[in-house]
Amino acid sequence: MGLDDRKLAVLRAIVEDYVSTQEPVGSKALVERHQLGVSPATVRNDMAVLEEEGYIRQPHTSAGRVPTDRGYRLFVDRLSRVKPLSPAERRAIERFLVGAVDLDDVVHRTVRLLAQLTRQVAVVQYPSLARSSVRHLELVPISTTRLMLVMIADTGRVEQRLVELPGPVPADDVTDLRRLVNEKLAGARLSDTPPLVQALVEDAPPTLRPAMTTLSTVLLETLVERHEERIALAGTANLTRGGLLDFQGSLRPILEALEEEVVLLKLIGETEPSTTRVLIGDENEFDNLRAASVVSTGYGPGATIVGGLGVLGPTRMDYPGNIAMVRAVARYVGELLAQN
Amino acid sequence: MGLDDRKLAVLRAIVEDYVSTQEPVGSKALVERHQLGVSPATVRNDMAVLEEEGYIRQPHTSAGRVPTDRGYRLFVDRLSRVKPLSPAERRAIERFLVGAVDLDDVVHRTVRLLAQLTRQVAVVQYPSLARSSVRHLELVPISTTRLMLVMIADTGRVEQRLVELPGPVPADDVTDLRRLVNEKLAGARLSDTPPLVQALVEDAPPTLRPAMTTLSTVLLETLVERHEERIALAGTANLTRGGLLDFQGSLRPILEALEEEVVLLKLIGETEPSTTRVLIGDENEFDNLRAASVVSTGYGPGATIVGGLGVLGPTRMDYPGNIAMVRAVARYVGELLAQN
DNA sequence: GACTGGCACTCGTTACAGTCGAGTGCCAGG
DNA sequence: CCTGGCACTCGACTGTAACGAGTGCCAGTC
Repeated sequence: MGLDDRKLAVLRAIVEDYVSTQEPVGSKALVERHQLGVSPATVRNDMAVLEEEGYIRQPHTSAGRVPTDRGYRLFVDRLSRVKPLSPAERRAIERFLVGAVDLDDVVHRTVRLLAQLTRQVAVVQYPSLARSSVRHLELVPISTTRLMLVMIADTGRVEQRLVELPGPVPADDVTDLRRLVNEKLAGARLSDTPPLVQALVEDAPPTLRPAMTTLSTVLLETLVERHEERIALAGTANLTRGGLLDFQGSLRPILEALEEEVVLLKLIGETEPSTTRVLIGDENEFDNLRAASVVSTGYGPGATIVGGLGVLGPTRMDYPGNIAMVRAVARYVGELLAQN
Repeated sequence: MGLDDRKLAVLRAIVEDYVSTQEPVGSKALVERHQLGVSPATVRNDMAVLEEEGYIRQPHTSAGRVPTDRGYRLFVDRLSRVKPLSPAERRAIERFLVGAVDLDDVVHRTVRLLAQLTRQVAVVQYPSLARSSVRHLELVPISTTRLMLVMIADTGRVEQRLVELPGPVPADDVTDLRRLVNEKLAGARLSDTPPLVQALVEDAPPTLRPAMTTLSTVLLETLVERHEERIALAGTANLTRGGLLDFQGSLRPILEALEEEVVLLKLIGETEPSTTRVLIGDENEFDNLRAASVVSTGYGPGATIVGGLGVLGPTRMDYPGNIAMVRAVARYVGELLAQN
């Protein structure tokens, strides 16, 4: 039951028209707007087949056709041509990202840029701690029994934790602690630290032993085990474009999902392959996001990937355009990170 | 043209009923649900006066009355009774806030708590840098010509900036720089630093002069001048409650406004008086938020105020309840901060 | 003088019937 | 295998009518 070339062309035309007009597309309008070289009747026959195969469907009997999730999937996999960015878009990306003063700034600019370019909701994951290395650990005394532990990662992330020491620790000991942890951990990938931290406790001189033990607990528990991921979001107002047609009338489930970091991480953070990932409609695992699609990819300095970014919008979205933009932005951000 | 007690009681009843039912309230329903002791006809006369005075209005001729922004204002100022929190709510607040590991955690928990309690959009400003003091400044060498400047404030905020030095600086000099800036700045309020930083440059030994100059520029420009404010947001999904009746059908302007940090800061960050502030409808300066109200207050350890927090929702909101919750949460957060 | 019951009036909402037309499926013929 | 023609479906739109919640006003009562 193969689909010949013309049927595929019809499907592509339906997707493109529906995405741009937001209205079910009929056979007549189709032959008018595209050079298919056949009559509406023929197109109707093709449509009937496409519908039988589950690529398109009719909202009601007397309406045109609309792509199904499966139809979009086929379109994305086999029918979409890469859409090169316009010079204006390239310029926008460069202009937007120069002059960022720190990691927060980079992430915020990136997420806003992405939202503006794609006119969708944009999501950017901060460089993952698990994929970062320790650049420096700083211990700042707050009181005699309290330290602030500050970790600076090579990706630019800075994390801090309050450490409640079991007893008073003099300033000199803090200096020693600082030296010891840095000697052992500086340069290590965060995911490799557990054994190192273990050794740190065992090798510590007796006087520093208790302090080092609590310190290592904080290190492991808060920074490694529940590896802290952070997320930035922008462009939620774009969800209201297209009236209430997308998302079957209520933004509620979408907005709820967007508030859950765990959900967003699952959507854009799973960056196993370095390629761009497209999740269409109910291909994602969250009921709240059945009516949404996600385009995401990993980014990082050079070839390594330290985090993910992407956009979320209605299944009726401009996939080729969004894929191109997500990729381009990821590449620029990677270059930016490589400079530091 | 005074309003006698009964007319005020009628206004109060209208506000309360409209807030809970979300439907225009008529004279008959009013006397049924409240012990006003008079007939519907009398209430109608009172309503006519209230309408003339601009406190209520009729959506259409054959509908009940709805409070105007002016009506809500009068209600909030003179008619609402304080609504004590339920034990369950108190418990929720305590349970939610214990176990926060750092400032980020405190802020995130707070904003989610507030959103959940009030069922509105919640906004929490991070402790303002301008109102913080420097606890410690750390300089971490990234390369010979690059430093990472990390500032730890007494409010728990940690800010970092990359510093591009004019030339290579040996490790010993970095140690000296670190000592000098900390001697001069530790303990100082951030708003008082400019003259101190100036002195720092002037007093620096010749060899450290160039490095200290760039360092001071970064300090002043990025931390003091454009005093970095941060904001956390939660509960946007609550905007969809009440169908599309609130916000005249489109969430777009609201969502757009919520993405602008500047807007949010104006709304909740202006904490001149330590009292709770209520902005109703177009009392705020943003066109996008004409249909919204904001309840906000300042928070901080002890009597000092270091930031603001609040909720945003439709003008038709439970003012007494929200005011009580915003106050209670602000108090708890203040206590939490005081412990550090 | 303030309140009340009664009554006519307004006007949005709902229900229903009828028309229109975009779009389809099917079929016979090229 | 494609095409033109045709009957059919069904949502969108329109107009009409009945309904009822709510009001304003007025005459009467305490």
